[in-house]
Amino acid sequence: MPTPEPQRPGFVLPLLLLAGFRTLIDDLHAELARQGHAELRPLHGFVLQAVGADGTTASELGNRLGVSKQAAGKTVDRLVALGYLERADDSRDARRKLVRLTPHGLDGLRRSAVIFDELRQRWTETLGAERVAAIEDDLRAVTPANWFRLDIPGWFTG
Amino acid sequence: MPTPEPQRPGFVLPLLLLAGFRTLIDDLHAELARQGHAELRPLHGFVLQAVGADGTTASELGNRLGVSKQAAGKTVDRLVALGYLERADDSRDARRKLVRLTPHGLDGLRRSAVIFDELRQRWTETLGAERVAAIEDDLRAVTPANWFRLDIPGWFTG
DNA sequence: TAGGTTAGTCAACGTGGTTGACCAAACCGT
DNA sequence: ACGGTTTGGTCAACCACGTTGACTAACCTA
Repeated sequence: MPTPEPQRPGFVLPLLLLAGFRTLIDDLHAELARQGHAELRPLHGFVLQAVGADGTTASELGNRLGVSKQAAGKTVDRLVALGYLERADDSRDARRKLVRLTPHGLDGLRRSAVIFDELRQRWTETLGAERVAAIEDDLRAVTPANWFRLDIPGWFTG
Repeated sequence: MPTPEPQRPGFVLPLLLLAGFRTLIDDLHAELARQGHAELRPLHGFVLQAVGADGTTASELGNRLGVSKQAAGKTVDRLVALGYLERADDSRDARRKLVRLTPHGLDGLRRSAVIFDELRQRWTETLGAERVAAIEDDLRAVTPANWFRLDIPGWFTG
């Protein structure tokens, strides 16, 4: 029978998950900065993803990101100022203001996707494809299923 | 030969790492709240860890956390107000002010460690000890070695 | 048409971070 | 022993991101 593994302290697991996440995000934004998107902050990538190619409204964006509509509105303001998003009136509902990606925003979103693929590829070169897939599958198994509705910002600040 | 796995989009990996981390941290603080530490925010746990049983100074704390000494000082202020930390004069260097855990702070730190161990145990019940250890080992392999000097807050806000 | 719901905005505030400026204490080379 | 530099702490102003509460305008429906 195999010698029992010594007990590992529980806090290294969250630290390593955070370290892995941060490494990917930091590498992503370092490369994005090189490709002409230096002003994009980590949060902004998630926002662009949540807006999507079809656009949304500020309230719906708040829902997707799990924050208030006011917070979503302010974030949209900043990304509009940076040239990543634009607002347009909805001809069928004068209350709504559509939030859409500008060409610059779409460019940032597309580059993010490419870079993320490259970074995952780099992980498979050190770990092998099976190990990376195993990490993903295992994490899916221990993570609430509803998590993937992009429930992201604001959690750390509280 | 095995059928080649279809390419997985790169962005699910960071999302799952974040989901795993957040799940652990959220569960930790839900349990901490039940055990009388409802005011502890996610950030505070790292700060208590960084202060440690021996105490430090605000500047050194800033180094450990990777933030400015001013930011560290403000966070210490808040945790002093909450009763988790206390300041004391250094008899050998009148400039320094030692930051120490109060009994309440030490209690929170000890409970965090216990709860983290329980949470890791819960993961091994669904995944098996080998898979959890494999996640840790794999993440160590793709994460900068210097990461473990607790380089944590402020990265998301940027 | 009146009454309720929904989208957006404004204001005030809290938290966590940044830089720059400053003082007092400590250290160090002459 | 003294004078210049380094170090620790604090203050002030500011920024990013979040919250709640209050309010208006537009839409929907009984």
